[in-house]
Amino acid sequence: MYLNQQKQLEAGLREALRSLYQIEVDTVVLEQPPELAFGEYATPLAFELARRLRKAPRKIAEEIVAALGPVPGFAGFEVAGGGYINARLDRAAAVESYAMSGDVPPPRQRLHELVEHTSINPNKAAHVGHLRNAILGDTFVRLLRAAGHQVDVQNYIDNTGVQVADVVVGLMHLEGLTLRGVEEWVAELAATGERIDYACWDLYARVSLWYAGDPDQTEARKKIRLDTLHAIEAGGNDVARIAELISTAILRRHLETMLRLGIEYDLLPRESEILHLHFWDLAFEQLKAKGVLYFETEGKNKGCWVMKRPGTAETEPDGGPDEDAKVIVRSNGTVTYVGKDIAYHLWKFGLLGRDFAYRPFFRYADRECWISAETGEANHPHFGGAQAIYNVIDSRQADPQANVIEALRGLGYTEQAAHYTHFSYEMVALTPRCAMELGYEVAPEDQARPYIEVSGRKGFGVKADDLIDKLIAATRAEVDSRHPELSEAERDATARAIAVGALRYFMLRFTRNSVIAFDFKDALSFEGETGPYLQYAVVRTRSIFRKAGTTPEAALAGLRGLDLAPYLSGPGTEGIWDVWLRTAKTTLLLDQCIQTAEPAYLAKHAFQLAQDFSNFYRLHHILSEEDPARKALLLATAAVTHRELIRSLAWLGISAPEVM
RNA sequence: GGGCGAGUAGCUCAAUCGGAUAGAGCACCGGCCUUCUAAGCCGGGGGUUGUGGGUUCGAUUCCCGCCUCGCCCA
Repeated sequence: MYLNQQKQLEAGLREALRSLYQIEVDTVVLEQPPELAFGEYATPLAFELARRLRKAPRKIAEEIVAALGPVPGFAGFEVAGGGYINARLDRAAAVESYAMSGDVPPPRQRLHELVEHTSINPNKAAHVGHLRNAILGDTFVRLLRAAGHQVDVQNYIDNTGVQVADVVVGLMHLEGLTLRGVEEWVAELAATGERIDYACWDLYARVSLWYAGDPDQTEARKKIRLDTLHAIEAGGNDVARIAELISTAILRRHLETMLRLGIEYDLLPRESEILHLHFWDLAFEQLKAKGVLYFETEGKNKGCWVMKRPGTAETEPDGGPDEDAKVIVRSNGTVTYVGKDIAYHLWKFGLLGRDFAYRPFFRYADRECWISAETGEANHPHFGGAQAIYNVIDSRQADPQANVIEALRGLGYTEQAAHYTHFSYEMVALTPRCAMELGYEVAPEDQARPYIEVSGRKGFGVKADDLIDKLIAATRAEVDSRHPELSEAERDATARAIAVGALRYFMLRFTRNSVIAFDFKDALSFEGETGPYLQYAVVRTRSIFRKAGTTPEAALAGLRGLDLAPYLSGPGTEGIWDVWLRTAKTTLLLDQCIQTAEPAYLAKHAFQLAQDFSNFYRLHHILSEEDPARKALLLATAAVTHRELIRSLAWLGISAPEVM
C-alpha cells in the first residue's frame, strides 16, 4: 500500500523530469520528512539536478512541482527548505485503502528456499549464543513464509566431531564407563528427570581441563582424544555407539528447548550420514574434474589437495606454490571440515547425485521432524534440491563459508553461489558483571572489558533453559499478582507467552553485526523497548474491543462510506494519522527485512507502531467519543494497530496474551 | 603479517541509496492511576558521531591515513 503510493509518486516525478528537462534519473530518492506536518514523502531530487541543470535547487523544485500533474493518491506537493519537494497523501483515501487491505503482495521471485539454523554440537546444553542463532533463523523463516516463499528448515547436527568425542572421552576415561554403563547412566538421568545436556555441560568442561591437567600425560591424552574421534567417525563400534546414544539424547533436549520458544525444524541432517554415505567421494570427483582442487607438490602444503582462496590471484606472480591456498584434503588423506561442507552444500542444491535416507525423529503438534539415516523409510518428504539457501552461522565462520561458496563458483554453479547467503551475526557474550554473578572467576583485565566471550569448552556461559526458566519465573510472579482471577492454566500460558516475547524480542532488537553483551538485568527487563511492551499494546486494543462489544474486523469495515478527512488533519486529530501511516509500512518492512536478511528492522517497526499507538491512546478516548464518524475512525485506528501488531509479532514468533 | 567487523548520550543500541533539528530504551530528575489495563504516559537534563584529512550544495554514512577493540586466517 505504502509501497504502491511510493511507486505512483516516483512515476509522477519521472514523468515531470521527462517533460521539463528531457532527462531520466537512475533512482528517485524518496524519504520521509522529519515531521509529518511536512508531508508523507520528500525527495531531494532538485539538489542532485542542480549541477546538471545549472540552476538553483529551489528553482528546480518549484518547476517540478508546477509540472507535476495529479498523482493518484496524493493531495498536493510543495517546495520546502532549499529545494526539498514534499508530497502529501490524500489521507482519507489512504486510510480507506489501508483499512481494507492487509495483504502481503506475492514475492517477485518465488524460490524454493532452505534455511539452516541452530546447529548446536550435540554434546552439551544450549546456551544464550545458540538462542540468538535459533531465534534469528526461526524469525527469518517466518518472514520468508509470510512473504509467500516455500521454505525448508534444517538444523545440521555434527554428531561425529571433536566436541562429541570429548564428552565420550569423559564418559569412558574420566567416569570409566562402558557402553552398558553409559546406557544405564542415560536411563537413570531420564528416570530422575535430570537434564543430560546439563550433565554433559559439566563433563565437557572437566574433559577440557583433563587434557591439559598433567604435563606428562598430555600426549597420551591427545592420542585418546584422536582415537576416540576416529572410532566415532568409522562407526560400527562401542565408542561410536556411545557417541550416538549421547548425541541423540542431547539433540532431543535441544529440540525441546527450542520448542519452548516455538522453534521447529523439518530436517536434521547429520554428519554421520555425510561420512557413511560417502558424500565427500562424489564431491571430490567433481572438484578434481573441474580443477577446483589441485594437488600441491611443493611448499608447506606439499601432498595436500588444496583450493584457491576467494579474493586471491589465480597464480602467484613468482610461480611458486600458493601458500595461501586452503587445504581441503590433508597429506594424510583426511578431509577437512570445509571439504565435508562442500559436499553437504552440493546436496543442499541437489547437485551431489546422492541423497540421505530419512526417518521420523521428533513429533510436533501438527507435523514430524525428520532425521538423516543410512537406511530409512520409503515414504518421506523430499529434502534438499533448494534454489536458495541461508546459513545462519555466526560471523566467526565467515572464512569457511566463503570457501564453500568459492568451491561452488569454481564448479560452475554460479547461480547457486549467488543464492548462497551466509546469514552472519555476531556472538552473544557476557558482561563481566554477569559472569561474576554466575560465580565465574573473571581476571582483572577482563573485568575492564565490555564483554567476555562464552565458551562451551570451559563451561562458561548462560544455559538457554536456565534463562527461559528465570524469565518464566519472573513473568509468572507478575501475572500472579496482577491477575489472581485467572486459572492456573491461564496464568501459566500468559507467563510463558510474555517470557517468550521478552526473550525473542531481546535477541531480535539488535542488528546482526552487533555483539550482544548479555546481562540478566537487560534480558529480564519487561519495560521500555521489550517484547512485553509490544504485547501490552495488543492487550490494550483487545480490551477496547471487549468493552466496545465489537471486533477489529467490524471496526475496519465500519469506515466504509464515511467522510474521514476532517478527522485526519488539523487540531484535535493529533496522533491518529501517525498510526495509520505506520501500519501501512508493515509489508514494506517485511520486504526490507528479507532483502537485507535483517529481522531487527521489523522488530523496531513493531516497537514504533506500539509507541504510536500509546500516543494515540493517550490523546483520544475511544469509548466515550460522541461523534459517531469520529468514533468509528478511532475504533478503526485501534483495529488496524491490532491487525498489524498481531501479524508483525507473529512474524517475530511472539504471541500476545488476552490479558497481562 | 593478511582479511572481516566495530568505535555515536553515563550505559545498551538505532539512524533506509549521502539529506531537513543525529533518534530510542535504560539510568537519573519532576509530574500523571476516579474516563478504554500505569508491563503505560508526559516533561527535563544529557552529543566535537574515536581521530586527522579528502570528495560533496550536504558526511554518522563514501574515500585515504592514524588510534583503539573484537573475531577469523596463516
